[in-house]
Amino acid sequence: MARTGQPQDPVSTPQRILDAAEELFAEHGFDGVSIRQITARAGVELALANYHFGPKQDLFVAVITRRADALNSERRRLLEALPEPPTVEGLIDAFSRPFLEKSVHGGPGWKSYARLIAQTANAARWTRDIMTAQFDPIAEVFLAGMRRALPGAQEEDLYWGFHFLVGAMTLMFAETGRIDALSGGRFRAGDLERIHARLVPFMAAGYRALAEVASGNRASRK
Amino acid sequence: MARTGQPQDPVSTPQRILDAAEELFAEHGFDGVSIRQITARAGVELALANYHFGPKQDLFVAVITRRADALNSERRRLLEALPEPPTVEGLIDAFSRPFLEKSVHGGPGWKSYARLIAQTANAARWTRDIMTAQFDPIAEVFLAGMRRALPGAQEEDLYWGFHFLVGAMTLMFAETGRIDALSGGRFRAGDLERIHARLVPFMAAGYRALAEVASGNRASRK
DNA sequence: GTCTATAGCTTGATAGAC
DNA sequence: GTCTATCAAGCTATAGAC
Repeated sequence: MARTGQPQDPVSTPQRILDAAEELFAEHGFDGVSIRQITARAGVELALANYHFGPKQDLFVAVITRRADALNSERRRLLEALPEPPTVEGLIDAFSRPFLEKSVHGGPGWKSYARLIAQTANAARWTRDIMTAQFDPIAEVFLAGMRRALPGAQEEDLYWGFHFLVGAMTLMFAETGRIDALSGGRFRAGDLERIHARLVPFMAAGYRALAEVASGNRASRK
Repeated sequence: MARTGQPQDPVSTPQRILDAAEELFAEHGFDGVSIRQITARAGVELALANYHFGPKQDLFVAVITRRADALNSERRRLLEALPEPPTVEGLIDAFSRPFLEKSVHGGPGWKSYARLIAQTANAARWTRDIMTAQFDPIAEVFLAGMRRALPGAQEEDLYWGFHFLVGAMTLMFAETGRIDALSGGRFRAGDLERIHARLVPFMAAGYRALAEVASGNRASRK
């Protein structure tokens, strides 16, 4: 498209603002960043943030929702491609792999997005409500699949198992570096493929343990 | 002690400030709360926060560290009371039960504290470094126990399993209410005992699955 | 140890020229 | 769509009287 090596409008102003906001919100949280800092990093004037996105809260919502669609449509595609009935491992992989792929190969914006999601999901604020609106529909698809994969499990087990999975995934993709420090640098948060290779069998075994206790309660006490 | 029903200095000013700061930091994050709001909720004058705790950051550190000692000494007590070698379930229970007990029976301050920990652990900020300083020593004790409980496991499995456990615990004790909404109110984040009764077997099975794969790799490929 | 008063700065948002 | 200029409000931190 571009005729010369000189880029003409490489990225639009709204996109520059979104990218800067994503990075800074991820690092400092909603209240830890000013619109001045965002527009300065984006290389645009202060007034343009409000012109394109309205108040600061609306800009935050725009940052969250921008990547949620791409993530969830990929999740839905993988979940619907599973055999019937699906396996526990297949469900967990289909639910977690899109974030893995985006984080590893999607560019630095996806790393910021993962950190932002981790902060927001664990907060007790209006920001968390945006998250549930974005991610609860795909959670229903996951839970419906798990209901068929583990027909002996109690409903309650399916939900709390999902909660454990989400908590682990959230912390994992946030790449906080806690294990780096704890292990003296032997294991690194950036090795997402290595962690994911353990996440799937770990969570699958956990889910199965809950389902087996439920089934076992009907057959034997011990 | 008090001679009449009228309480004299029911709680000291520093404690009132800590309680108010804990509740507001948990709800809005470090940058989402002003010292004015904190002192107003505590019912003391603005200047007293700085007098007793210094700058805002030092007040935040004081809030985090106040309950960490009680929590970790109880964890250490339970971990050291385990049989030798410990069981996987025993380790996970000893590590998670103190937070459960405090959150259920310790008063509302512990609920705020859990939400604050969840926010802080998932952040990528200076606040997170305070957390690791407070909680990494007890994590070493947990990991050393798991090393004896699962002698066949790889070192890397022990660390990432711990990471999954911490992520799930963090989200669980934060009581964000996500499952309440997702389940249409059938299951509630406040039922911490019910969730904990599932956390222990779930995480134990996950840990064992990682260890069995590691042992199996030496004996057979499949 | 508590209170009043305030200095010095940053904030989100917008009005109005271009 | 972009830029300059600015407003009213809120912020942390502290000085100094009591």
